[in-house]
Amino acid sequence: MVATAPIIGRGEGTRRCILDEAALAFSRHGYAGTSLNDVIIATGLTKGAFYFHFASKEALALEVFRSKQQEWAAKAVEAAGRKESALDKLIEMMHETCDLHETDPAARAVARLCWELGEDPELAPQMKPFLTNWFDILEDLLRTAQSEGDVRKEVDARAVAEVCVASFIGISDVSHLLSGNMDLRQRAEQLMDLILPTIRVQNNRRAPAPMT
Amino acid sequence: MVATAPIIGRGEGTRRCILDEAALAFSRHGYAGTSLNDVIIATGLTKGAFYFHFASKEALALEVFRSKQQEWAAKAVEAAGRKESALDKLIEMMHETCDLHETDPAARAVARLCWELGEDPELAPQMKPFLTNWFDILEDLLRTAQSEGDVRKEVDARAVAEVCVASFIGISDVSHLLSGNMDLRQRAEQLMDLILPTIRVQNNRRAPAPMT
DNA sequence: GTTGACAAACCGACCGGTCGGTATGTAGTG
DNA sequence: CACTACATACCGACCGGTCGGTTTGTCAAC
Repeated sequence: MVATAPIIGRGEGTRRCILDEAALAFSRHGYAGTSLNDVIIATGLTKGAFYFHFASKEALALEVFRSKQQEWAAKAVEAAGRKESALDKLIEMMHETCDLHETDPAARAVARLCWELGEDPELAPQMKPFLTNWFDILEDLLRTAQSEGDVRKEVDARAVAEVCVASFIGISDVSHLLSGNMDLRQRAEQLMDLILPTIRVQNNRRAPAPMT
Repeated sequence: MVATAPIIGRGEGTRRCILDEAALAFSRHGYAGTSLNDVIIATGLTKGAFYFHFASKEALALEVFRSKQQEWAAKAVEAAGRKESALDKLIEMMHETCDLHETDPAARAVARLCWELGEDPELAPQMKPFLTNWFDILEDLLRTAQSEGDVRKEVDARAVAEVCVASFIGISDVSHLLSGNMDLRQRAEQLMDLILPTIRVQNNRRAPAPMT
């Protein structure tokens, strides 16, 4: 353990570069709409170099999906750590996800690849966990929030978790088309303003929407 | 106006056939993922026949988008007519949309084409009305529901309308991936169970979710 | 510390095949 | 005969993927 030195090999930087450019391209044009040449030109490399690092276009997409998903989850977990109560953690994770989508244009790649690759019956089993994992995380937070007295006991934690995730995805798509993600945060707030009053315990209930 | 006879020309059937098969293909594989050959083979026609009816792949996609959207809107309006109160109309329209997605596999083509073609700055202006029209319709219904005393006056009708449309789209995507639209109705119900209590007037408020 | 052996990283021409699109031909109908 | 409604044949560009070869870094022997 003296210092085996660079754990990052020489090609690791190149690989990351390909992954980044591919994520951007996939998020912009989708899987079918992205050609390897687009990615290769963007990286300034050549086809030979690409195929040294990845076995196929599909393998590249799967790796982009996996890595971006991990990166996303890590940020969400970190964001959750900034809050104490489970309900606050949930809201903070949503805010962090909004930030991620505004900051990183490639964040959409995860969702796009999920739908597009999910059409292939052989790949679908690898895509579904992207959703179900988020379901599980939110469900856990909601159950904890119930035990902490912030969320009503009668609430079906699983159902709410699934609705929240699905709704956020829809809102993200709409925001992307209409404003280029400029109003994602606002739309997410509006969603929470509609859902939170229903699941919160009675005390500090507030008006659902500020403006007329 | 005596009887110009068959309003449907000879080629109209062929045109419809192409449109139907294209809608199916686009809904399954997206715009970039669908080749004209796929559509042509599915129709049993040839390239010459196709290019007699449509100027390009893009023109085909735009026409599929337009016609499916119209068909969808017509069914929704019809569904709304079956109910008296504005709030019931809104809910009925949502149910009708669920039916449409379960019945017609090509219904998804509208949404997919909207996102994919919307990436093109030149086509985006034609895609956005698909969303904003629905926003307008729901907003009107919500305002009417407010005047009918079913929805609280403080509610921001526009914001709720936009959240509802966006959330439904997300739910539709999730349902498609996880169950092939088998549980779309259930997910839509769960969404409404979360949103309705927040916007409804106080009296007949009910528990948001039935199960534990 | 130079050298030689080897592997990792990268190049770019090239493959068969498919893409969207076009040019031309022709059978049926008013 | 003119025109609609198709079919046939074909085009250049581009697709994902392969391949032989070159460069660059690593390390052991001397």
